[in-house]
Amino acid sequence: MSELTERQKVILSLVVHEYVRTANPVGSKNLVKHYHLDYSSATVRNELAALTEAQYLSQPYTSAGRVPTEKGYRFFVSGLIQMRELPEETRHMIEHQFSQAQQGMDGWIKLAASILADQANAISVVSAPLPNRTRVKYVSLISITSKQILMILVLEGGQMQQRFMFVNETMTQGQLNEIAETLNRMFEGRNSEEIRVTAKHLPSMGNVADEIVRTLLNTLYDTDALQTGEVYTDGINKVLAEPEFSDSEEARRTLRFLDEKPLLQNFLSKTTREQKVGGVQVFFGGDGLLKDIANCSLVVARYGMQGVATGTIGVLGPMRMAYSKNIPTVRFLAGILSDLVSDSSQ
Amino acid sequence: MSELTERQKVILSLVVHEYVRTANPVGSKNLVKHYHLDYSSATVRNELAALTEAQYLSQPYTSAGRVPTEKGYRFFVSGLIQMRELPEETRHMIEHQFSQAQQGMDGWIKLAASILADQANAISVVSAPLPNRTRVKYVSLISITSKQILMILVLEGGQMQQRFMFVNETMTQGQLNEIAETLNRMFEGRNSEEIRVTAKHLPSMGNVADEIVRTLLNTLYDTDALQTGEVYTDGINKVLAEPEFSDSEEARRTLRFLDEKPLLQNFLSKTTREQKVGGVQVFFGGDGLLKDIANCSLVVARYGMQGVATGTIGVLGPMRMAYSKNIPTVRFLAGILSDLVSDSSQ
DNA sequence: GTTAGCACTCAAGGCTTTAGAGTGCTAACG
DNA sequence: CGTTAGCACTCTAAAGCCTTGAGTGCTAAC
Repeated sequence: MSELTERQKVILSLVVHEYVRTANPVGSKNLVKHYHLDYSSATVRNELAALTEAQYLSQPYTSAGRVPTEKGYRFFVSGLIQMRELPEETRHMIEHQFSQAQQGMDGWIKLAASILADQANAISVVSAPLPNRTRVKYVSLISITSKQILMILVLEGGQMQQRFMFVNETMTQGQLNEIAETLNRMFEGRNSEEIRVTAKHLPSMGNVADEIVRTLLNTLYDTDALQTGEVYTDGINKVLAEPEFSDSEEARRTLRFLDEKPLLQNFLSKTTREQKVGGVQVFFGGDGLLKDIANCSLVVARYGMQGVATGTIGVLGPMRMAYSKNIPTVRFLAGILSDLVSDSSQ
Repeated sequence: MSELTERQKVILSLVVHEYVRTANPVGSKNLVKHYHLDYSSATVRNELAALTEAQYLSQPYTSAGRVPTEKGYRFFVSGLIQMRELPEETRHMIEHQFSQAQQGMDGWIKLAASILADQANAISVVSAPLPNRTRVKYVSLISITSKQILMILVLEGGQMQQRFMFVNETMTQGQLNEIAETLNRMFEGRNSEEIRVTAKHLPSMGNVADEIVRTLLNTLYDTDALQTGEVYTDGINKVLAEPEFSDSEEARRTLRFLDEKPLLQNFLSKTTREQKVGGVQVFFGGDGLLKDIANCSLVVARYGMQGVATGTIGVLGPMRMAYSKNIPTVRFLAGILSDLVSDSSQ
């Protein structure tokens, strides 16, 4: 675990930069020429050998150029990286798009996914903000037919759930309004556990009302169970252009991972540990656990209001990705989404 | 345009079947051996030559096997095809999954997309059912903070829209309830045009109420503009396994098309013309218009209640797809979705 | 510590060869 | 006349071979 010299750090940075740019193993001569280094290729060769020895770089085959290893990327991102902030005009452009977008969390999330995929030229992954514990904000009951009821549940954090119910007694909209009013008085701001307890110690308000409370609770349980909400994805076609996905088998594995929503949700829910970079975290190679994305990195941040409702936004691409651009982009978009969440939920 | 003989039809069917199975150009000897034909390969060769002459088949290169042309597939699907209905148990399994699924159109659509992608081993495309003309079923106003209002709009056909509003005056939930009640009395069952006219001839009910009506109208307009609703997609990774997508450029073009929601919506909205097969339609090669999917077919059906709310469900895959299985599958799922729509909206 | 020089390695791309599947045509057969 | 066996011909895909060139490690001199 010996320290690297300054020069070695510089060279490691250059190798990462060059490899990200060209996707080809980078050699000593090339490096000297391209970056006008003031020492010779032989010197660089010695340093490369040292970096390879220390496992920051590897060679695809004997006597080829060098490629950063996972360890190399980790070191680069955690220390050497120089962020390339988004240009002012790009920021304005993005903010403008949000200001014009159809209102509502759903639309914002899709917009964020689309913008991120575009900026990073990779797959973007955005999960909806979810109340950390699901609390009821408002219940609304709507009579669809005489024996059919639509329950709309507005939860803190702006999320909504709907359920259809079939009941045995005929109910008018007026009667439903009354029930809804009662429920709102009792349940507003409560979570599933509190509601369950309250409801147990309550005299029955009639068959239908009981049925409604039962359905409401079930809906809350469902919501609680889904720890990370809906996950939106964009930019799949972008990443197929990358050489690491020209092998369609490789591409399939990555896309399979994206379709496995539970896996993805579980993975995103871990967004807290791992190294942090100004709120943005980077997972390399599926954290060693998910071999479907062993060659990919995920740059991800949590957005929203801590303790109220949070979601995640990130970009998934080959490990050879432009971290110095993607990290600021994710950070910026997470900030925008956070503002939108707190505007609409406090 | 001379008629084909019976034998030619049989042979065309076999070529399609074999090519769908193997993805390799199929030759005369192979055909005779595999299907135990009681005439010789030379005879088959003559027939193949005739079919090629008539443009039902083509040769990738001189003296290779035959491959069905678009015309060949069209003819096969419109006349020769023998449907392979879903086995009883598969149907039950699917119905069971729907009965257990989280209620609500959203969930059903995703489930249908997932099942279809799985059954067809291709990309499934499902659009949400949309009222042919958007009519209001119910308006609900919810006070989020004292100057912020959430409007929930339930439309006929089960669709929902939500909007946040910022207003200048402080409004209590009680006041909002009153306004909502008035709006429901006036607007229930009306579409945007009718509401616009009604609202114009109305005395003002106060600043906030006017603002709410304006927002409601805008929301309706937005909804009207989106002719085909949200489109869900599943099974992208499945199709990458097909040899026609091993060229990643080809795959990218197809996926690009899927990301172009407007294109896709526009295309799905054409589901009415073209050849019909028991309610299911088949588009070959993007109908000549969309060259991004020139090598793909789309098997698609409209579901829902005619004149009330309809959506589309379909499967997109290489033109070399298992039509005899996919068509019944799409038909079956469209039926299930139709039942669900009519259950929840009549 | 740095650098020039040199022999060596090895993938990538181009070229050639080979094998085999498939064709079209002709002539014979019932 | 439709069907079939036989045969010469075509053309791809796969395998093998060669060449090229970027890149290396090592050594010896600066």
